[in-house]
Amino acid sequence: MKMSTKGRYAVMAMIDIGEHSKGAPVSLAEIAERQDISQEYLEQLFGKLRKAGLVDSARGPGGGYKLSREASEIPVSGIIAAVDEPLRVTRCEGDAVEGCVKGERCCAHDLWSSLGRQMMYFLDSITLDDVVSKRNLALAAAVKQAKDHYVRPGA
Amino acid sequence: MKMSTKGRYAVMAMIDIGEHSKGAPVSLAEIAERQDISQEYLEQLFGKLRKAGLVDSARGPGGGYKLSREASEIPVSGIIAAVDEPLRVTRCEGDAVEGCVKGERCCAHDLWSSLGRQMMYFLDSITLDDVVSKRNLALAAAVKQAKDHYVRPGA
DNA sequence: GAATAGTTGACTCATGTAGTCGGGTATTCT
DNA sequence: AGAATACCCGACTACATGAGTCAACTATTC
Repeated sequence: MKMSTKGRYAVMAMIDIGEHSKGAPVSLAEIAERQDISQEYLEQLFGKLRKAGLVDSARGPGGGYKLSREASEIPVSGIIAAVDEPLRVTRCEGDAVEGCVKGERCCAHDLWSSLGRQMMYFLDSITLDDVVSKRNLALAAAVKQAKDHYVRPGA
Repeated sequence: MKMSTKGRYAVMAMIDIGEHSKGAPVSLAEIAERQDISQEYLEQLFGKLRKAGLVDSARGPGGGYKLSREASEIPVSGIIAAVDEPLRVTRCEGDAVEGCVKGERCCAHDLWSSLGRQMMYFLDSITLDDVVSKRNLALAAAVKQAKDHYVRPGA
C-alpha cells in the first residue's frame, strides 16, 4: 500500500463523479476541468479504475464514467489499490520469511507488516461516501481498529 | 512519512546496535555483516542518523556507533524521519489550503491528512525497544489512538 | 457521417532509491 | 611516529517509478 498523488487524484476524481453524476455519466473533460488534472492523465487512471470494476464507462456523446456501485459501498482502499501498484518490499515479502536477512525473520518484519495492516484498516474502513460527507475519519478508523484487535488480540 | 527499504534498513541497523552494544560502540562493518547491508550504504544512513542525534559516534579502532539514549526512548518514527525524506505532496501541503485545487480545500484533503496522522500515531507510539521485544505492536497503537481521539474527538 | 468521448500504447522527463567509489580525518595501538 | 582502524563526506552510477503528454483508434449518438 502506497501513497502518492496518483492515488489522491483517483480519489478526487471518484468523489467528483459521486457529486456530479445525477444518474448520467460524467465525462473526463468535466472532471479534468473541475479538479484541475490533465484529461490525458485521467484517462490513464480511469483505465485502471475500470479494470478494477470501480466505474462503468459509456462511449460516445453524452458518455463518460459512473460509479459501479453506491459511494457508500466503495472503500478508499480499493481506489488506491487500483491505481497505485503495491509497494515492492525487496526483502520480507508479505508474511514470507525467505527474503529476510539470511533466511531468518528479521526483527523489523513484524513492525512493517503491522504498519501495513494499520494503513489497510484505516483505508478499508472508510468509503467514498465518508470522504464526501467529511465524517470524522480518524475516530471511525481508530475505534474500528481497537475493536478488531480487542476481539482477536493476537492478530 | 514514507516507507521504503531505506527506513527499514535504518531500523534494522538500530536494532542491531541495541542488541549487540554492551556499552561499547558497534562498528558498521559488524552491522553490515550481520544485517547483510553494504557498509557503504550504511555509512550514508548513519550520517543522517547521527545528524538527527539518534546515535553517537566514536572514531578510531574500537570505534563505532552507540544509541544516543535508551532504546525505550527512541520512537521508530524518528528513525524513519531521519533517513527517509518526507513524501512530497504536490498539492495540499500540510494543513494549508493554498496548494489545493483552485484555492479551495479539496475533498481528499482531510482523508490524506488523517491517514498521515494515523501512520504517525502508530510509528510514534512504538519505540525501538518495543520492536526488539516484539510487543504486540498493533494493539498498543490502536488503543493509544482510540484513547487520544476519545479525549479530543474533534481532532 | 461528423462530433463526442472512451481506449490504448508509446513516449518523455524529473525525481528518488539503492548502491558504489574514492578519498578524507580522527583515534588508538605498537 | 606510523600503521591500522573506522568514521566522514561528496560524487557518481543504474534503475524504477511517478507524473504527464501525444497520437492514433474505436464505439456511440445525433
